[in-house]
Amino acid sequence: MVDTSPSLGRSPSVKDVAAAAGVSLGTVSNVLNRPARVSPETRSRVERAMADLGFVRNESARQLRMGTSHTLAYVMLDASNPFFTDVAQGIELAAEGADISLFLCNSNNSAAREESHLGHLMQQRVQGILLTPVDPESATIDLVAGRGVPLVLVDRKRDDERYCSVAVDDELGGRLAIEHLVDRGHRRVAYVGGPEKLGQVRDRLAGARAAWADAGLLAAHLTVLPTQALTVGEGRGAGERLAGIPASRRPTAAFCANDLVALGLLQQVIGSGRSVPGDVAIVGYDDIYFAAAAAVPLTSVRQPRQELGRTAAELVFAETEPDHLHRQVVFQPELVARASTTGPSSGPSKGPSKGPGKGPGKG
Amino acid sequence: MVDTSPSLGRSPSVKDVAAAAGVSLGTVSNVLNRPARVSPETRSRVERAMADLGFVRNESARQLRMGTSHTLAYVMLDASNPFFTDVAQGIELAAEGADISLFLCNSNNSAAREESHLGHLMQQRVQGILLTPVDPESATIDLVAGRGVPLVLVDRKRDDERYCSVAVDDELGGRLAIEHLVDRGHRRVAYVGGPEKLGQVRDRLAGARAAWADAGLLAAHLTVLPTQALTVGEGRGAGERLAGIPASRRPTAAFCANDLVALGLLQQVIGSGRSVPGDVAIVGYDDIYFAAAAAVPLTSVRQPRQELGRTAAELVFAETEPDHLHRQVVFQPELVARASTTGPSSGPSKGPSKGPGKGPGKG
DNA sequence: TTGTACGCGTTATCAC
DNA sequence: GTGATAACGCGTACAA
Repeated sequence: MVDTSPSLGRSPSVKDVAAAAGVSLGTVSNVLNRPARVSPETRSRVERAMADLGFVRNESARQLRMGTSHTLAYVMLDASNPFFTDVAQGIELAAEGADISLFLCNSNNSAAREESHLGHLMQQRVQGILLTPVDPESATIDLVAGRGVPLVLVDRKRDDERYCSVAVDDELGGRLAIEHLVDRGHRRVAYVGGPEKLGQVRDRLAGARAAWADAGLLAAHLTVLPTQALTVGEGRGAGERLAGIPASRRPTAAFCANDLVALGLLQQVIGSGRSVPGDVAIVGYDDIYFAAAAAVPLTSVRQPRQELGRTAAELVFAETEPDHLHRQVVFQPELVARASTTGPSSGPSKGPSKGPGKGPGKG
Repeated sequence: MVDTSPSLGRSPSVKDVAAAAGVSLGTVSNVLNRPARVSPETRSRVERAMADLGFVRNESARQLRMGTSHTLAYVMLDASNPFFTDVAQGIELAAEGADISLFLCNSNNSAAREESHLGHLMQQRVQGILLTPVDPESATIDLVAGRGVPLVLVDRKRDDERYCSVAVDDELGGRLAIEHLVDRGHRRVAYVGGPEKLGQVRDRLAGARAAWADAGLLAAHLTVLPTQALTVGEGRGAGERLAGIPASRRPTAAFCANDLVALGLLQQVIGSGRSVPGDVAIVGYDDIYFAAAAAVPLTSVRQPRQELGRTAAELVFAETEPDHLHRQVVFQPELVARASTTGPSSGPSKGPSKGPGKGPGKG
């Protein structure tokens, strides 16, 4: 019905084109791959035939012959987290122009799904795989790389140097968040995040603790509110637990391990009639788009998402070069201050204000 | 370095496996495709060889021989809009188990990128394509379908019946939103959205107008605040324009063409010290996850996102059957009432309240 | 149960 | 400038 081409029952091949144009198979191939070698008349006749028949190159045959594929894949941890879609954008930008198309696969936090995707991609002989793994230490990763598929870890790193990776310095991110809160006069802060098995959660906390110690503050005044996952719902729950702490020792600020948690916390605080940052100042992490767009714009530790993706793509291309040394690229995060810490009536309004006399200096 | 297998310079083929196992090529093929036909000892010997060599099936060769591919693709309009990632989830769930893997392509609202992706996918001879097009009337769509590739339009429809599609009744959605607001006593409402060339924007407005008329209200009291796009930023801008309208004829509620716009509007209203729903009640559209998680949880018109995806996948599978009739599936949306319309001090507090005596009835 | 010859669509290499 | 032919890796039919 929508068929504009003469139906052969199958899609037309170079052979069909050759027959229709009255030339040989090799000529058609030349028109496709080395147009300059073909006389203008012949070429246009061939091109005409291709258009008439609705010829489309068969990538499988091409790849089988050439041994190289024109696709790159990014196996992402969670397609519904804006952070990862921004990373994907960055990859796409780098792949564009190289006549390579990017396929996104969503493992959705499932190791099984990740493995299934990786298996399919290996069978496809994709040119390279970018991966934000469910578990950076998983043996599956070794398996894939062991087969010689160019592989780059994105937003994760492993201790060994057998892989290229791009990541962001999470410990520094934790420091930045805490330094900012200390600067704003907060002397009791909660770190909200979990589970601890996530490297990010651990590293950000480590940075936070280091900065806290550097500021000469009591370790016990940096509370940890653990969560089961980095989701909005968990953030809300943490807000309730925070509210349950006696006012005398309740943190005046919260540093959340990511923006989803921060948004949940924000919602709970505002929904229960308290104010941000008046009652609780909030710092998030990732600086996803919705952070700036929240009802109280969120202060957040920004990661260079697009650049992360772009660099990962470059690394994966470099992997194909003969004697390639794996590189671990680490980016620096940056604090973006917004109303959730700097808004009206910011700074701790009650509680044991240890005196603004200390000033914004640190350690 | 990570190479666990004896390196051949290329990835091992069935031929290599056969040699290593001391059997013939056909036997290896049988182990792969008809294991029952091979004696247990031989089979395990072959399997052993495959493991040792790190054999991975070459999907290109397989596809070339068989003519069928094991991949499905969803070309999505905007990967950073949670609505579409949820649709993708639905597709993935349907594809799972069918031993088919789903590749996501992001056209990012660019017709050129969409075309490029479609081109690559056709060359790959994917089993089917699910598409939320930049422009449903684009000729590219005809071209793809004309080549015989199973194609299903997702969240869009065309007037002709040459395609399968899944969509949601946008006119009904518009009605639901307005009926809800009229029920809550609003007699001046703004419709916020644009550009008008988007079918969704038009249809939702049409439904809104119909419901407004059915309620016996003055057409002039349903204002349209046009936007350039359905983004958070545009929503904020609309909020400013709304605030600029003299109080006597300012709408007491806004119906936004999607949740991103609604979130932007919400942010502007709250940020300027007014309250939701006290000063402005807000209804969004899509019911994305962040809608429920907003500082003032958003009333929204929910679309069955996952089901949309699931059904689209089923339709694309059905396309391969011999004499297939194209189906246009239309889902019903549903209003989810939350605090942005039902919260404390909801309902119009000022303005020409035409009397609550009219009650919540309509037309 | 196992081994062999052939074809799939494309590209590269050679002869014309 | 153009035509013929071998190869890529795998699946299948058929022969042993």
